[in-house]
Amino acid sequence: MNSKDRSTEDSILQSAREIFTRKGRDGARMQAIADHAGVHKTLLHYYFRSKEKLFYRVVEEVINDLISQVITTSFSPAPFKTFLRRFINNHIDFLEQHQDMLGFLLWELKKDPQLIQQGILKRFDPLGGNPFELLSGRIKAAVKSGEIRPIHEMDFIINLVSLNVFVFALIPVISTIINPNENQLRALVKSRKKEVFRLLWNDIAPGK
Amino acid sequence: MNSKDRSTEDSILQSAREIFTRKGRDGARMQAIADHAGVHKTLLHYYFRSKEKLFYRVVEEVINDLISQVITTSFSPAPFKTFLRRFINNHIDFLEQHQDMLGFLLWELKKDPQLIQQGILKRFDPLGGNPFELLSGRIKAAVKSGEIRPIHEMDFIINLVSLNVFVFALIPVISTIINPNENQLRALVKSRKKEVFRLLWNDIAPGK
DNA sequence: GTCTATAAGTCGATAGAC
DNA sequence: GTCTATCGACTTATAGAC
Repeated sequence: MNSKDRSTEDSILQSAREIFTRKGRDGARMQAIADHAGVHKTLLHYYFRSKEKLFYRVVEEVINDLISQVITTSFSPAPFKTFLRRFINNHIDFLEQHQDMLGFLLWELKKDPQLIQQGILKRFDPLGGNPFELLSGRIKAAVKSGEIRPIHEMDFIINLVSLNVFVFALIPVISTIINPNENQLRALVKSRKKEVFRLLWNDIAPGK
Repeated sequence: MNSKDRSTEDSILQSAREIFTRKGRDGARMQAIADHAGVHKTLLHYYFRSKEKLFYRVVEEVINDLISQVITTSFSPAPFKTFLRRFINNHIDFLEQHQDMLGFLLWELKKDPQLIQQGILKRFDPLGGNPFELLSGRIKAAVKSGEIRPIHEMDFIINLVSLNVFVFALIPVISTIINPNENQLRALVKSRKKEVFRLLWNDIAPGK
């Protein structure tokens, strides 16, 4: 396998990722992926055999990227307050740069929940647990050390993820209602970082 | 148009709604809708002319239901604290009973933001403004009367909607990670009502 | 590895009988 | 109004030449 192969295969995969996340599993066309990659449609089958297998590869990559993002942030040894601020900033930045990923993944996982096993389960062990357990452990430790008040980890994690993520799902709706320009949208996303941190930290700060 | 027509047309529309919200615009099949309604596929074209027109009708209905829900709750003349608790309870109940609607709508609106005009804009005027403006007005009034501390309405509304809604988008993910049974899921949803209200009210209660 | 040509199947849509 | 039959377009996938 020479460098030409690798780059062709890679550009197909990258194009597949873009088309699939934009159009969805059913709306994506092999022809559109081939056109986007600038290669002949037959090469998609040559490298990935079928649309189904190519789709699974894309899902695997997308989930893996999301998890890596969570993991990387979660391992930070900083105080919980710093960790929380960093976690929120990183996630919102990441989602802003990959706006299509989120809606795509939520939709495809709702249609076929089994799909999550495509990319997620095989990656838990080398990382020392699933992302939920890692975050949960981080929170428990912060409670024990008195950095935050005692809380239910599950509630807190759902609050955190909801507040971080959902604004991106709302953007199409918000855009139609208040019709913001590019700068206003960026400002909105930026202000969300402060607001989410403020709300959550106020809730869990010790000695309240 | 006799009663038979109406019931056939209605049962097609209801089936279309179920199939479209479950499979999406691209994944839905006219044959599947016909089978679900127990009628011949040709009748779908007889009553709705094309898949596109049927899809638009479904989107219109779904958006209309969501807005009615928001409007109905928003017009409650109760104190803001009561209003907020009721709003959260109603919305979470509504979403629990229509789990497919949310993911479907977010996905289709992301693919085609123009779509929102299909069901939403024509319904603003008779209701005295769009849902955002109605909610916003309710919040401003509560600030003015001293029921809550001064807040940015936009931040609060995004927090509220995010916390209410996103747990339903997360359920497929949560289910794969912690594998809950039916009762645990219902308990999770129920506990969200209390948690969301607690978090938000603590944040906006006056005199803090 | 990459292209041409085409198979095989699916799906939306309509004409026409009743 | 409802059904039978069928058309035509589209899409995935593969066989085979180079």
